[in-house]
Amino acid sequence: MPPAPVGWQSVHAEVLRRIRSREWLPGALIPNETDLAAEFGCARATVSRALRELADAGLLTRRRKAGTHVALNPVRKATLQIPVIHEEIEARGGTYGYALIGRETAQPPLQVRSALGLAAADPLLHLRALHLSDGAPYAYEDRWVNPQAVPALLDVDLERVSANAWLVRNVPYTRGQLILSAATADADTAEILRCAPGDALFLAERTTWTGDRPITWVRQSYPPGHRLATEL
Amino acid sequence: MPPAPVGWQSVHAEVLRRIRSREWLPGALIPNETDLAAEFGCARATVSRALRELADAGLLTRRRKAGTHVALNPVRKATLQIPVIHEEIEARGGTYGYALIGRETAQPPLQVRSALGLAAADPLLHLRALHLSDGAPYAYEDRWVNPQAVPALLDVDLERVSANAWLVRNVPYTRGQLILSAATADADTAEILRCAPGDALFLAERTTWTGDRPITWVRQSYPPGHRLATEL
DNA sequence: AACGATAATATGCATGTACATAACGAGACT
DNA sequence: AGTCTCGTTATGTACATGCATATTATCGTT
Repeated sequence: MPPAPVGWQSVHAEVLRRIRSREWLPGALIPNETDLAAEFGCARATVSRALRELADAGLLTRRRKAGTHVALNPVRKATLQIPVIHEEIEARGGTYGYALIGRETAQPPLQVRSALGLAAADPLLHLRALHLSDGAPYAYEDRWVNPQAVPALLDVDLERVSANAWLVRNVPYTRGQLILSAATADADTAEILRCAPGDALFLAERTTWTGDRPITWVRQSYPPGHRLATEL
Repeated sequence: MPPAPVGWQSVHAEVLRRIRSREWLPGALIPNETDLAAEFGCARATVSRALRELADAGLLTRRRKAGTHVALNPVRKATLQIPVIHEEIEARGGTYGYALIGRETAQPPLQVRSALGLAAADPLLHLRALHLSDGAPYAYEDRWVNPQAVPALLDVDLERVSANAWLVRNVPYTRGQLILSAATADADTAEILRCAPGDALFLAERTTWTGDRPITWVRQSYPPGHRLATEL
């Protein structure tokens, strides 16, 4: 019987085990790729692949010539899934609904202007909408769109298609920022979300650009009880 | 002059450009690795590396034999940095402070028991602490530790070292969960964080295991104004 | 002692070849 | 028609080799 095949995944697993078991302490220099390849009986490229994955995950730090070290602070990186709300709701087994609350062209507040990096007070398209799950409010969306970057959006029937869904499908972005925070519900928002004024809302604010052209700023407010979960 | 070298990064960039420019539409099948390698004048492995990165980022979906498709919904993945609070504060230029508020052994509430997957009502070590930035409350930490998994923690002087820092350095975990949410401050928490009762707090709840042994459950509450930001 | 050129070294990347594996699809058989 | 098998095909992985590049260590000169 030939020896069990050594894949990069098995090297990955073994190195991970040594880190977790503290066989290799945080900060320690681990053997170089050539030596590990010899130890595991595989090619250097295989070891390299495994170590690269671990470095990407933040458990190792690698520098040319300096070698590979176990990360001092197991940099905890969590990858959040940021789904389109439509899919988020259906993934939970709910029926998605959508209602446009307001649509106007107006001057954005300072917060939006600065987030988008717009100096002049150009008017933007202001959209307010409600996402529903099984008829119940799921998230309130307050959005400002730069019509110069997305002129086609002006012709879309936003009563039927959410700006969210349309933008995701039709406007690629090259850069984006996400800010998560919490805030209390004001009277308007509380009424829309059918919660009490003063309730704690979970906020997700996204800003997106293509190149250096700002596309949209959006704040989604989730009623009390909403949770954003991820594995570490 | 020799032709410009074709690295996986340049292939990555060009494929990304074709996706963003909608030259390759969402859902479309893109040429196979061999053809792309011929087009770009590089080895198949180089194309493969580039496409793998894009698939990891969620922009492509790849299946053996079926080929590589542009993702229908550009799955937006955000990688959050979950720093140790100590470093988070110092990264902002603040001076870190820490105060232990309470330490006891007690039966955990149902929420903690179920999060940790503990059936029996074994007593856990209950720690409450405050993280400070320049003397001001930064985050309130409510933690339950399974002493069976971490007996050594009982001998640590938790007045001086935060359980957070000690655990990160001394107890590796194999699995963890992070839940972000919002809640209003109750009277106790408000007093500790020096905010008003009813203010919206940003909550981060973490649960960690080694193997199937639960280690700790912790909820960190951040006062109003706290933001968790990430690039997309 | 301070500084600068140079050699040594570990990772990073590209290539060609080979084989493994998953999945689609055509054709055979019931 | 249904379904089962098997060949085809595209991705996934492994390996040996070679060169590139960043960084450190060393040795020399001033």
